[in-house]
Amino acid sequence: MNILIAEDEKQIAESLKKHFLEEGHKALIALDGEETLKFLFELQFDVVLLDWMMPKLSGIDVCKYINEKEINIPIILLTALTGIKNKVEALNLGADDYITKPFSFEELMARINAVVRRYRKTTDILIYDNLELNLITRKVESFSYEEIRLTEKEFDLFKFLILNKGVILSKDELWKKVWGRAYSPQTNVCEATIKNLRKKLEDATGKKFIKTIYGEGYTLIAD
Amino acid sequence: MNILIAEDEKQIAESLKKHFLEEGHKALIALDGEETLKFLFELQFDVVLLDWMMPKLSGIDVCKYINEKEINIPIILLTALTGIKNKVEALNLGADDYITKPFSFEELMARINAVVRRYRKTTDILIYDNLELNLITRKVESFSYEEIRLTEKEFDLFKFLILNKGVILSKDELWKKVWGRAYSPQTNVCEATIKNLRKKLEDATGKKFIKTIYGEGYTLIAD
DNA sequence: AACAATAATGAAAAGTTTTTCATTTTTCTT
DNA sequence: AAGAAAAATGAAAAACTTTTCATTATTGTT
Repeated sequence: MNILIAEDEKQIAESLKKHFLEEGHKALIALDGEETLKFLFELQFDVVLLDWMMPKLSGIDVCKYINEKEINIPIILLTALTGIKNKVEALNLGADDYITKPFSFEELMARINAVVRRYRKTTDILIYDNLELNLITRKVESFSYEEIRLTEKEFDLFKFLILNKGVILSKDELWKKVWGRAYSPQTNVCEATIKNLRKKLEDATGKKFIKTIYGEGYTLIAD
Repeated sequence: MNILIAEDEKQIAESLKKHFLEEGHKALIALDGEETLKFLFELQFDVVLLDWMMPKLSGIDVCKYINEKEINIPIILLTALTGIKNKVEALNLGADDYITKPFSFEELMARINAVVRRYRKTTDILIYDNLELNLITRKVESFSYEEIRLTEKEFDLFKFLILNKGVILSKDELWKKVWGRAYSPQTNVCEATIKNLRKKLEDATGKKFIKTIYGEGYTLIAD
């Protein structure tokens, strides 16, 4: 996971970063609101941790800005303040979650996971192995950020396979779902598309995901 | 808003329901986990408030079940327990938010709003005039259920126009968003695509939605 | 091991979409 | 009202996707 830490207290920021790195994530520190926006525009993150109090632009300002500009990223507000009035305000401003300082790293990590998982779920991102299918843009990225260019039919096919990973799908079913009409066995398109999809996936990942079950159909190996 | 209150303590449940009704929402009470699932299957809600401790099936069980069965509804867990271990567990189970008893109605309402807003924001249907764009299947239907067949570029263009309806968009911006590369004014594709989109939309609806602002760009009339 | 059925493949054909081009039409300025 | 700039258009060219076809490879059965 790629985490942006927007926090002006260097000590806290560095400590968080260290923890994240230890857990195998990437993390970048922004020391004020303006820097935060700059990074958000230029780079890609899975989540941003926003300190409530920051120089130049406050966390709240950044939060507003992110929502107005439709930057697509889940936000967790870090706040030293307590009391309902501010919690209410935070959620209403469009933050996805907030956490009150001091907090344990364990709780923060759980919230990050929850928020990211929910975000992916509701922003229509399907994850399979280290591939990410964006169901809206219909683009496929590997976690190393290379894009895999799938055609429409390949995308639909892959999506259906992922939604049913581990399940054997007959050509009949694939046909119905991907091509949307009754299957006529005199055609070969399904096999041909499988072939092309296989090639692209293997070229990109080096792995063989799609198994043939002789006489029955195909299945995507469950990861 | 239509709220399902899954809470076995009648007093709390009734009090919440009263508050919701006062604020102009609808609310239904489920007194145990099984009833909750039954209601979720049969009726439509915007959010479910799940008590952690409930007879028959606990809130956690219901939560798991909702996620496994891919029922599409945001969940707020109500919990009397405190301490990190349980918060962590709750979020990891796929709840969208949780709140610790006792809580103020104001905070609960704020959380409901936040959670529901997010869910709707990421919904996959765009409505414009009497047209419905499904961002997943990328099909456009008019409310009279005729499909309008748009090509990829036309769809992307229309979507972007809708997301910015009423706003004048320069060719530069359209180009960047729809074609995803730097604009070179020696091309004409943008105008050509606008033309084709206009034709399809007018054929289907009889209306002219896209206005030209001479020297500036295009705009979709705000409905 | 031989066969029949099923699946995989490369390459070509058919079908669509995207882009370009030349020309016409519209809009703004003077 | 005339001229220049901007936009619209139809049709053709280019690019890409989808499908078919003929052939080869693989699998399961006898």
